[in-house]
Amino acid sequence: MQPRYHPGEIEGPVQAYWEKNHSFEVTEEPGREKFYCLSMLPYPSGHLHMGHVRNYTIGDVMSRYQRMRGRNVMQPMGWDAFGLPAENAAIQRQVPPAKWTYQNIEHMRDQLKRMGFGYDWNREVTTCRPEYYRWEQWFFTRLIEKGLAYRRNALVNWDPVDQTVLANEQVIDGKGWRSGAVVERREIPQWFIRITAYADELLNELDLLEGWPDSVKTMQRNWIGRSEGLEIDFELAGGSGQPLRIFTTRPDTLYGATFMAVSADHPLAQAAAARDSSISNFVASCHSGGASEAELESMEKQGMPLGVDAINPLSGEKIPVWVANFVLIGYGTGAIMAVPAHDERDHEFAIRYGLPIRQVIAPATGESVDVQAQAWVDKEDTVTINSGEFSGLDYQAFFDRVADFAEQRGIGRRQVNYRLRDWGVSRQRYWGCPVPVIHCSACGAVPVPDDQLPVLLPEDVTFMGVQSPLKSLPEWRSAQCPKCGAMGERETDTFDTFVESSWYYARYCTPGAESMLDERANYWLPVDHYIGGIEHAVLHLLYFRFWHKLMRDVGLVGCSEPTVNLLCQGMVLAKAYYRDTEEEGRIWIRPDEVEFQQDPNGQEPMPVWRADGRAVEATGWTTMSKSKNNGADPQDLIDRYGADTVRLFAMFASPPDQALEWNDDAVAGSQRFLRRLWALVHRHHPLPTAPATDFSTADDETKALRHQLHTILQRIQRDMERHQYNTVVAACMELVNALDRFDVAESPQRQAALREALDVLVRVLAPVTPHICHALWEVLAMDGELLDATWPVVDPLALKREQVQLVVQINGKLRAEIEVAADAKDKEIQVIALADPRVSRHIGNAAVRKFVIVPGRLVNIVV
RNA sequence: GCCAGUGUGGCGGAAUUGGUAGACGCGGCGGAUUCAAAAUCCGCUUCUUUCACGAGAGUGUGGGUUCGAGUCCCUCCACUGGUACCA
Repeated sequence: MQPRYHPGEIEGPVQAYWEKNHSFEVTEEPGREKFYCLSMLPYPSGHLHMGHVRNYTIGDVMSRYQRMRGRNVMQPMGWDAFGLPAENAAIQRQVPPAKWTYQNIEHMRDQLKRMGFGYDWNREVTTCRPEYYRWEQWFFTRLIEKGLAYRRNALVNWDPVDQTVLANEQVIDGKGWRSGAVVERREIPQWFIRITAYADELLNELDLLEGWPDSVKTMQRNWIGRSEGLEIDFELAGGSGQPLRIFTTRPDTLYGATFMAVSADHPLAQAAAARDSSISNFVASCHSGGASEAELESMEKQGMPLGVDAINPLSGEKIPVWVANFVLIGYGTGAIMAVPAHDERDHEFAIRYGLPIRQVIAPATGESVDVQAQAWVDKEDTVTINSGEFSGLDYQAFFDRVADFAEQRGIGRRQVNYRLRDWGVSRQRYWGCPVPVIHCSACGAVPVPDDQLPVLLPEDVTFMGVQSPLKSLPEWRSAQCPKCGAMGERETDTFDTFVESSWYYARYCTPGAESMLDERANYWLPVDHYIGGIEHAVLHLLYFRFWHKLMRDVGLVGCSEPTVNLLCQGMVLAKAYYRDTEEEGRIWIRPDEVEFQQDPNGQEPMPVWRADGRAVEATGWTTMSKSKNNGADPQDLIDRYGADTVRLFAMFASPPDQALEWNDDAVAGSQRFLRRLWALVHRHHPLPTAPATDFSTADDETKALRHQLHTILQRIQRDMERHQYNTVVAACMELVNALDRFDVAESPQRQAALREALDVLVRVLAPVTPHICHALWEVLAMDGELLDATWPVVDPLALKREQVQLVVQINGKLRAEIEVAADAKDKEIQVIALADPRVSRHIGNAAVRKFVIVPGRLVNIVV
């Protein structure tokens, strides 16, 4: 054995050993308990980043641990290979998206192997390969047949200069990122999948997901946003035209409606715009800017009266109809009733335009509230006022009376609404899975028949500009209508990449299947543990649950939910530095090119660019990204320290579910620990393997060491189960510290205890740092394969103590420590505590009022 | 704007889930080893006060519950993620 730790000489051979022995290739073993450990598949951006390293180390630690616990562990990996960055790379570097993507995959696969992750590569999925996406196309045509996929108009960001649809990310301050032109909100035809048909199931089954974090379940509940309300018609004054239909969750505020507001795209607004140029200017202005919710919700609320009145169906009062920029045609009915007294947004609008604010709800307690100053939005313990014959009711009573009233008269009905909208899956982009549809002038949108699938995406294309190349391939676009045989047009939209990532986990179970899935899926599914970033809490994880239910309803899978347990890791953050320049706009400077100058006035240290010594701006902690030039490259660290050090540090730096603020300096400390571990084993490895030693006659120091070993093991066991790997590593460090100080002398019992401790240490560290542990396992001449070694068990005898330390508090303040027999009675503890001089000094003459004893922990004396 | 989360020494974090705040590591300081350096090893390291023993304060802010609060409740502040076309 080498006296020093050389990761570079260990890790390659250990990885070669795993490869040669097919160590991570698994198959179904019906009699054996399986464990399917899934990490979110990466987008192949070109290089592994710290977020990947963290995510995949967590998964690998979990997988290796479960294997040591005897389970048949499957851990697959693949590539979320379609998406926008490949198109950007194509435009910038004149390289086809396919070529760029496949190169990136090759490089990143090598990086993953270099990290020593135990993946079964026979199951690899690459979503841009036809053998994968053809089944997605097949499945989509089933959804069309079932009426679960359909086409309608929807809002997009339109760049009027580049003549293209922009992603929300590409809209910066309401302008296109390339052209700089003011973006327009435009409606175009798009494909949708009817997720709202599953809204109740998606909502209710959250309650069954005990292995999911509460935060994620809450976010999904709020996202689905089920609300019970009332749809009701407001007639227009003058009796002309359709009544205005609105949806409200607060019918109890109906008497407080002082105006109506409609979307700029509402027929009423369109009609008014046609006869009034100032209204048409306003309507036009409502179409500028991005379509994202954050943008729509945070913009200044503006509106104009349309010169039309509506009639309140309860009070008969005439109230004006306005057009407002915050009402959207795609949500609900595109019209609202506004109750400024009891809705914050309406209140803000009423104040701005001097519209009346009328209180119709009051606290049931009789307290008064000032609705002129601020909207009062409470729904519980309220009573209606100023509401004619409906006054004096609480929320539910009012709701029921008004709903009955409206239903009897046929002017409205009870209605359940969801915030959740149907899933728009169309993208006007090239690098995605083609939507398998042919448009025929006679038959409409016709699904491509199974025997003509897959609709192949041409991979050898050149990007002329920002437009999808599919639009400029006439021979690809023209196709025969499967129904009538006439010439039609292929759909040029491709799928949202969330479609691919909604079912990849199932395909991992059935490599090579000549159908979408086969019966093997039901051995592995559901996933036992899914690990990925918290940023996917709603969208991906909701589509993932939804698609699983769609597959269940086609009979492809047996269970209802795709994963039993979910671990959402926090983001990996770094500081970023930039400078705004005249010529190039904002330039981002790599953190390692920034140094800090002490300000002579004793202010905060100032960041400066080493290249020119001039000041730069610093952001706070932010996600690592290519665009901000602040990603710590794991490759540098792997080259310098080896995979085990990087894995160890990634686990040690913070608990998996918390954000990790990256700091390169601390990595060296993890390497130091592995060097100490190596040196420790080197010092002791000639020790004989001691078979079952009786420690009952051991000396005190040996007993103390074993007590420490087994309490540490107990903590490690607990923390492994709750996935708190940072404290697992800390506990291992504590153990190494203790073993370093322990003198084995010539005592066989001491040697046996140390041997026992080394054995435990190598086993518990194996999931985190598998390479060094593989090597140490051989050095210690242990039996069998470390990968399948059993997880160590706590010896309850070693945990037994005769004496325990208790802390003594007086009025909650720590004053002394006492030692008592482990089984001491409360009375005895009282006597010992009061006898302590530090205790009596603090009590003085005061009378003891109360004695609180927490067994094995503390005594609190209240005086 | 809305939803969710986080806030503890110079830094990353720990705290048996209401019971000794600061485990473990980084950095720093002091020492050993060395011709010297690297590496390694030992000690100290929340703040204030004290020669010392000790005493006091302290977990973003302000309040509350409790014998006892980093942990539970309310208020406010700051930061992070998501916000439906980034993935």
